[in-house]
Amino acid sequence: MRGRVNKAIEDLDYHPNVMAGSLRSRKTKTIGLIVPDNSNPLFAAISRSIEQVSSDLNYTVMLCNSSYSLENELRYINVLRSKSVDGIIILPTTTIPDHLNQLVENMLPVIVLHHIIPKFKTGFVLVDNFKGAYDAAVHLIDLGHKNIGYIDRPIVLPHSLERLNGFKQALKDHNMEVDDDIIIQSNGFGYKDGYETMEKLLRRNHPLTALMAFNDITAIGAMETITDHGLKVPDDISVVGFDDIEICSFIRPRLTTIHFPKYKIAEYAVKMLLKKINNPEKIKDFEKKVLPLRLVVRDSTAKVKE
Amino acid sequence: MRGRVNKAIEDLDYHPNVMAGSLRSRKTKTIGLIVPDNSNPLFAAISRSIEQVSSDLNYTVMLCNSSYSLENELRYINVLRSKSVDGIIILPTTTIPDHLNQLVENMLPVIVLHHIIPKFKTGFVLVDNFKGAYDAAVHLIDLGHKNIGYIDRPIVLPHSLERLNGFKQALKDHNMEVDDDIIIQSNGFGYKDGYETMEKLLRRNHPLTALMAFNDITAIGAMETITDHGLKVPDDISVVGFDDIEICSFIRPRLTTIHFPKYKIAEYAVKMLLKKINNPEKIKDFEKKVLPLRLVVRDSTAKVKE
DNA sequence: ATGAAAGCGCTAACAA
DNA sequence: TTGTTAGCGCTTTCAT
Repeated sequence: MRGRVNKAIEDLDYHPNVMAGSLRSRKTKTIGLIVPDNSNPLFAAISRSIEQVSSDLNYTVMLCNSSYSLENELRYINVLRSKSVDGIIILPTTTIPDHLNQLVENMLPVIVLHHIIPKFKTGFVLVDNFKGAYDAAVHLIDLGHKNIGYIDRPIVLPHSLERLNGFKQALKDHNMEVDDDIIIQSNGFGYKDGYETMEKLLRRNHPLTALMAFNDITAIGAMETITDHGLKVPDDISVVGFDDIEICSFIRPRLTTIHFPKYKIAEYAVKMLLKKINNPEKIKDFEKKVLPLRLVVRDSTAKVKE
Repeated sequence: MRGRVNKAIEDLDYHPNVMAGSLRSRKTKTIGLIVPDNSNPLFAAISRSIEQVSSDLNYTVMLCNSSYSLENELRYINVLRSKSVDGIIILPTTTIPDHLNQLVENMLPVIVLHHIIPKFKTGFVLVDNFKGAYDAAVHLIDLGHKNIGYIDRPIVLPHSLERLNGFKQALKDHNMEVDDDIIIQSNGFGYKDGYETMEKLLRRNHPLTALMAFNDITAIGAMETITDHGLKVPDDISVVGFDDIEICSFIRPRLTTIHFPKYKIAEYAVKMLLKKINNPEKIKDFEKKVLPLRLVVRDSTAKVKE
């Protein structure tokens, strides 16, 4: 019998209409992914991994770029909901939890990736930003640096604040003063913004011997500024980035940075989401996975000049 | 009346189930996008643009990474078809046209992006690879280079062959000999592969003064090899890439390359696809758009040393 | 213009 | 195990 049906399927080149089934079963085997900007190398790597893991588990991914705008984020959430995705993984642009909590209330599983949203109630997968930045700062301190600049995220959010706090705590733990005047916010998220922000920082004329940035893109931009000012990395100024995007090992000097586990975070996020999708009673359960980070020392950091 | 309905929509927080509508109307307002690897900066930028343009026109994008495998490509095509996407945009991994033509025969619109598939019958959007490479080579020739190496794509496909041919033609047009021994294929698609391939090329001991690569990633990898061999770019060896990925302006020396119009190609692709979606009688029409490329001279190329 | 009815192609629930 | 039936929530079509 089974055999005869299979034969008929073959003969008629029958392809089931998944949508019709989904309408009935209320499962689409599709998840929504909202990132700020897929052309950012970190997010590109994360998107790729999420798609990979999802596909291995028989899910398809709808990709959305919020362009760092809450308005777009809300629009996309509505689109994804109306297209009946089984769940959403989001790297949000604000700390506003309401619309996300509302989705969860409506029994649509949501996992927040990478970001920290204080009042969001269910699934988080993120990295230990504090510890990562702490380790990076200690690395610089161990190299003898006493004047370490810091370029922060344009719009401060908890995850970048954690990084900044890790940096500050490392200084404090080593009896160093935190000089707020060599902490500066970037103008934006591109390489160019890192470049321009570093110019601004250099104009403040601090005796900087090292720099940390909230991500690699900014650090790389800043490194070019340093070079353009006739200074050398790491001889005059050491630089540490954050995230370990692929290019870090292929620029010179190779960038010392904090390795961010892109595939692993994707894996945890998708699996946490699927757990909620497959166990609706767990949709509202609080769950939080924090992945460790690891300092990767390359060539952009060196002992401070005497 | 209209007003009363709208009020009820508000009051009941009514959200239409798009899927149910799609089942009936046979339109999902969703398109499939298949790229080899979304973490490649060129593809990441293209994906981002395609999503942007699609979203502006009220379409959602399902993202798939074929990982340069035909098998995956076929699997994804089936998934997309079973999920009833309205059309597919694909950067294929082979020149096999059959499965794509079959989709078109089954009235599913397909646009082939960036690649050239000789026997594919309907929509193409690509760039003028021949002219781009030709211009790049002429730039080097004008700078006095007579020994120009070339790193080709790992698996040669028509679009990379066009680039190679443009390079060769430029040499011929300037009465220079094409030495096949300084043309080499990369081992893979990453920075690292460019690095390793350049090492292999240098070991051949040609008096290279310039290098072209089939893309920026490879060129950047090769540039690091040159540096690691104690040589300088562009003083000892000039380097030209292809695609103008964002990082090109933020490495030192800034990479001279051929600018690839990522947003524009996405725009043409999505609009060509939508034209077919909205005019089913045009699904099988042949259409081909070739976008011009433009040389961007930066700091990785200089006059040959005397 | 408005209303009624059919049906898209499945899955789930129930019956035999 | 196998067969039957209802209905998911819309759009389309046809009647009013």
